[in-house]
Amino acid sequence: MNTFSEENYLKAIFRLSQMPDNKKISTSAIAEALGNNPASVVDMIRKLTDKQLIEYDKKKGVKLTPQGQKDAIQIVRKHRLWEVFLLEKLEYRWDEIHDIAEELEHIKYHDLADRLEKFLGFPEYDPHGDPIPKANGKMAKSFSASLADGKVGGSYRVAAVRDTSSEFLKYLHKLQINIGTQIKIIEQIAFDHSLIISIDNGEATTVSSKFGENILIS
Amino acid sequence: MNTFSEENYLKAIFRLSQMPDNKKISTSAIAEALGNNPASVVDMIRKLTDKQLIEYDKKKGVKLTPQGQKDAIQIVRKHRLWEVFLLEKLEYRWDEIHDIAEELEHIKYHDLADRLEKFLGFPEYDPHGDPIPKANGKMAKSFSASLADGKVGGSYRVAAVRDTSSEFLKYLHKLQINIGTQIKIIEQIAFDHSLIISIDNGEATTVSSKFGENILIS
DNA sequence: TTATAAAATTAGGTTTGCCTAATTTTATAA
DNA sequence: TTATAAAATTAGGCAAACCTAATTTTATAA
Repeated sequence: MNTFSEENYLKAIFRLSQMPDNKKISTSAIAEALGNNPASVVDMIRKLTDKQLIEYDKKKGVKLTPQGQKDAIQIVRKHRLWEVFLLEKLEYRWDEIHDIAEELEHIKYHDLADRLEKFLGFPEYDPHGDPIPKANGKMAKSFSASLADGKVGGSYRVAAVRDTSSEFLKYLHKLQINIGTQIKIIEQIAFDHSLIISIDNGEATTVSSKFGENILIS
Repeated sequence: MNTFSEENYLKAIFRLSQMPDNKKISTSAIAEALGNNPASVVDMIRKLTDKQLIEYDKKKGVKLTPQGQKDAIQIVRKHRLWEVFLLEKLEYRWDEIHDIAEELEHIKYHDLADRLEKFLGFPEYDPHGDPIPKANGKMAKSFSASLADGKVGGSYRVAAVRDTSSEFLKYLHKLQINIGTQIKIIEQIAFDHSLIISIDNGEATTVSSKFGENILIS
């Protein structure tokens, strides 16, 4: 059984491994993701290596072993299921659920995820558009194309968000963007790749390139 | 904000303070309740005293301060609400819910207990018959009379259980005793205070005095 | 190639929450 | 009252998971 902290590391490593850019997962990348000091990450890399949950190679960085991957996916599964619960049953807002789920995901009990999944009606995606892993670890592919990859003139459906911070979600709320919202790219500014978009055929709005990179489309 | 461990101490002290026997809450009683070493309890008594959550007097033992009481009740509230959730929504068995709720009770987020309470339809009692504290900290009185206090020939309704261990609950399950079950005391054995009872007018069964002390009646 | 910057690691330290063993205090019974 | 048992406390230690500061390794750019 893994500790709370080990689980957070596994989850962070898993998240980084799912990134489309496929960069090497370095000590500093993990430190950054968790808001910890790189020296602490070195400690934990040693620990998780001893537990055979990850493999570490100075050149290639960190990689989850099959068991590490399995453990990580179970945490992600619980996280996403709890998010559905919090939004649908307890009626929390989009921007509130992530932090609560960060705590709930660590609750360990035989069957808990399975029963929760059943109670929620076997949802496929969480409220941020991320696929929910099944009990056997299988999950639908994550959306990977971002609005920043879209073409000028193209119209896209918001399928998921990459950033789940409450700052970003509050901003989306302000712009009235949700999963399923249709966004048309009117223009891209050459200077800084800002996007001029129309939300659900509304009037033109300008958003940054960083914004565009965090909206995933289908 | 209190740590996981501090919360467990507060809860244990609260539970001991609710005991009908009104014994002094000693270092060793707390150690026993938590399965910790008395030396560890001494450490924590110091810490909680510094935080002004308890008062400690060698002679009188430990007592919760108003703030400590408030904090403890909020944990108990969450524990009992989650137990209702686990039983009613996730369909866990009576004897399984306590352990899961021990973890869930520590989840902290603004409003969480209130939303859960609303979602569950404002239950008054948890599945073990213990009253669920309201948001303001008020709660119905716990049942305190036990079957062991009953009279021979008397018939009583099971209102709550004192012991919530899975061993006890599994035993109750085997005897088909639930909240609401009617129990008649047929005879009390003078030697060791064992009870001969009839469950829902079924055939006579013998139970120990310890058993009788853990069934609360109304 | 070499200077510099960035990343990784080591060394040593802190806090939390436990522990054991030894000692002191308090209660109980002969 | 005094011996003994029980309870409480102190002293010292340990593991987990962090940290800072210093150092070493690796990458990057002039």
